[in-house]
Amino acid sequence: MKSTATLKDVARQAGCGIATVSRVLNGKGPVSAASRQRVLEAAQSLGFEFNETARALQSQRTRTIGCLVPSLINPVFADAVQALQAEVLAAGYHLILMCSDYDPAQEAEIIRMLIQKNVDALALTVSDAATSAGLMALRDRPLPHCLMFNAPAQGAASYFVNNASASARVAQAFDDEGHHRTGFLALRFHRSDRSRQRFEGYKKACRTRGMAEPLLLEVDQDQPDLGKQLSQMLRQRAQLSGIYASNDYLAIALIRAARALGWKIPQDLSVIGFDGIEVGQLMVPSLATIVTDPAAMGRQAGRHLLAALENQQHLGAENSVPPIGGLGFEFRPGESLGPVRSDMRSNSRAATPLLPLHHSKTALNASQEQ
Amino acid sequence: MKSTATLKDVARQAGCGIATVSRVLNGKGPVSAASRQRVLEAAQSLGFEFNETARALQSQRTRTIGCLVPSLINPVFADAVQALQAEVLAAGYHLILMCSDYDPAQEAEIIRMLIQKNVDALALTVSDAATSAGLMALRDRPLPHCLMFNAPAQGAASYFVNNASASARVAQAFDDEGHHRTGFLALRFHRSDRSRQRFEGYKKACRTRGMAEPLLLEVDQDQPDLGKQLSQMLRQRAQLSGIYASNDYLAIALIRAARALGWKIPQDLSVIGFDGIEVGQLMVPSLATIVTDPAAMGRQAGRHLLAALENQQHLGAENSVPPIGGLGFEFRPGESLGPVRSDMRSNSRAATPLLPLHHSKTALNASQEQ
DNA sequence: TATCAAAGTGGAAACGTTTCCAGTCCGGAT
DNA sequence: ATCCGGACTGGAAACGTTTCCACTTTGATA
Repeated sequence: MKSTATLKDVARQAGCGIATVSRVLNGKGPVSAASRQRVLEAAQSLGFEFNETARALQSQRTRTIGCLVPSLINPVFADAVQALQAEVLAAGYHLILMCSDYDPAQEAEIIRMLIQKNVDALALTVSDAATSAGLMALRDRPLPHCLMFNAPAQGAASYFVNNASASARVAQAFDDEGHHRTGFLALRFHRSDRSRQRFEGYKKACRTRGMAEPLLLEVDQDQPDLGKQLSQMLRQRAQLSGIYASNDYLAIALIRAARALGWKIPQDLSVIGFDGIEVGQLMVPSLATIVTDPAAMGRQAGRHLLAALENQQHLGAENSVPPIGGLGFEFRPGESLGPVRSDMRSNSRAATPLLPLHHSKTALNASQEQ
Repeated sequence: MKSTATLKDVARQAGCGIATVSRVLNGKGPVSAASRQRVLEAAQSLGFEFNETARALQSQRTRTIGCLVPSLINPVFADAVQALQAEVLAAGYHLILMCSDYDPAQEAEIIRMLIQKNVDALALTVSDAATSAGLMALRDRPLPHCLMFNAPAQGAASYFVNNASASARVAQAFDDEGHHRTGFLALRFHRSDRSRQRFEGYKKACRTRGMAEPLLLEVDQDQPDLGKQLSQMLRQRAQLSGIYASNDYLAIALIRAARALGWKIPQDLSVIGFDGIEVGQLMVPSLATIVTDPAAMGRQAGRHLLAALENQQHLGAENSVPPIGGLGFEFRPGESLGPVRSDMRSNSRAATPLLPLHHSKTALNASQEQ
């Protein structure tokens, strides 16, 4: 395990003290040219490499950043993690990666472990930022951290997309095509504050626009019979002309289920997704969706943490990067969204007691907000 | 940064030596009930937590495993990493994650960094296992490591799918439907030994079956104009009745490009992918593909490393988990593969000077091999 | 020639653990 | 009463660095 030479070994071989060796190899402090030469040769011949563990113990900095996401199976998180990793690596930091499986209990435990491991900073996506116990434990600690995907909470900065604004944009898109009776399809509704925020934002936007209250459609997280669940759900909810899915995978599964019932997309049902994953553009029909930039979230979270570490190093505990109000997003039109069928339009109006009296068509384009 | 109490602090508060505190908190060594009580109370009141860095320096074990994959954007690697992480976490190990971006130079540098960080073991996917410099550096070191996705090489065990067998199965599938003039579509051909092995295996199987030599179709890795590249390529290669794509994403993009030209799938072109990603089943037409189990690779790599660590601990350097010959895979039929059109059949025969004299239809079902 | 600053050097303390070892205390057996 | 072995204890030495500090050397200045 420890076949590597130590400073002491190099010092012995070079015929000097370990302090000198350290100075040479770190390039700091005064050393004579002769010493430098001998040390470098000795280090070379012994194949010396620093022991980062010892360095970390001495310097109190592990050059390691903890990263917690719910899962890597959702490409949104994978993209963010990859960008984060690349960003911090450039500054010499490594990433310790953990997945919580959307479980708040594991979340807290994992954060504890990462602290114990002496990470220099943390980038997190938690189930529910407002109530996260792990995040709370972090609040009083002088440990730089920030959130990804979650809306900012508990004093932590965050790199996220404003789910309410994005959902308002979805409502507009449906409204523009005449869809007023719509549903919101969610997979892990109670384990993801993002999903809940999307629904809340969507509900509010529908209300503002005078659309019917959207129906919340929850499915279990079992993969195998997802198609069956969706088919059954669709049969029961045939009066909906549009469905907003809480992510693109769900949207794609929904489209397939609808087609399996013989429905035509978008004639019989319009679908809008969320995330903007690549395959959405490749499939037929292409998927209308909200395009976000998860890599940007990871990258910016990385920059934030590096800046905080830098400041902590040189200045006081001053935090130079201000928390921001949400990253940009874009509505990407697609073949899965079309105009409402005339018979459904009248149907829905008739069946909508919730319709407010005036249709305030405020044309707010959410993507322009930031 | 170091607001946490140390053993010394606890010892002072409990009125005993640090050795006793260590014994209590580690649950090993003889301690009186009275001491234990006092120590536990002191630790509790001070909110003591172990400093894992110091522990690592002392014990020469970081309880950390290095993980290197080309990218997380390909869900295949994301799945494997997630499974690996879950597996090793259960044994108290953490994962340091790095991405090489398919770059052999970065690969070697990253492996060096991970070694320097004193990881206890390594799980790697390299560009080319046979020639990887990083892997070579590992060979003489007593550092447990194994490969994922790569075929075993340089004495390292590997968890992978036999690309040649899988490709033979693809050849069979095409052959069964009468496709004899086919192509192999690759994105990062020279940076991925998997891709090359798939092509070689496919070429060989085609030869064995008396099909025409498959055409190698390479596209650049630029995302934006991938569609254009594919369209152009398809127009030039209209004589091909089937294309085997080196991964599912490429297959999906290819299908879209073909449709954009007005081609019908599978009537005008049959497509088979590789990996078996989820969306392949959800889209229309569903994608015929080789289904692999990347999570299993990650999981088994994790078990392998844990076993090696266990053995290294208790016994000698004996390695209890034998390298295996490849994980199982499965051919999943899909709507993207159909019978060859009769005119293309004759066309292709006529245009195929490479056809060997006898058609040896050895019906080897690759998926049954393991 | 005497004095001094600067440059170079290495010993030693620290970082927070684990663990060896040499002690102290006890009760029970001689 | 004496001895002995076991249970318990805490001092101290590692682990491999960084860094402070006090000590040489040197060359230049007065």
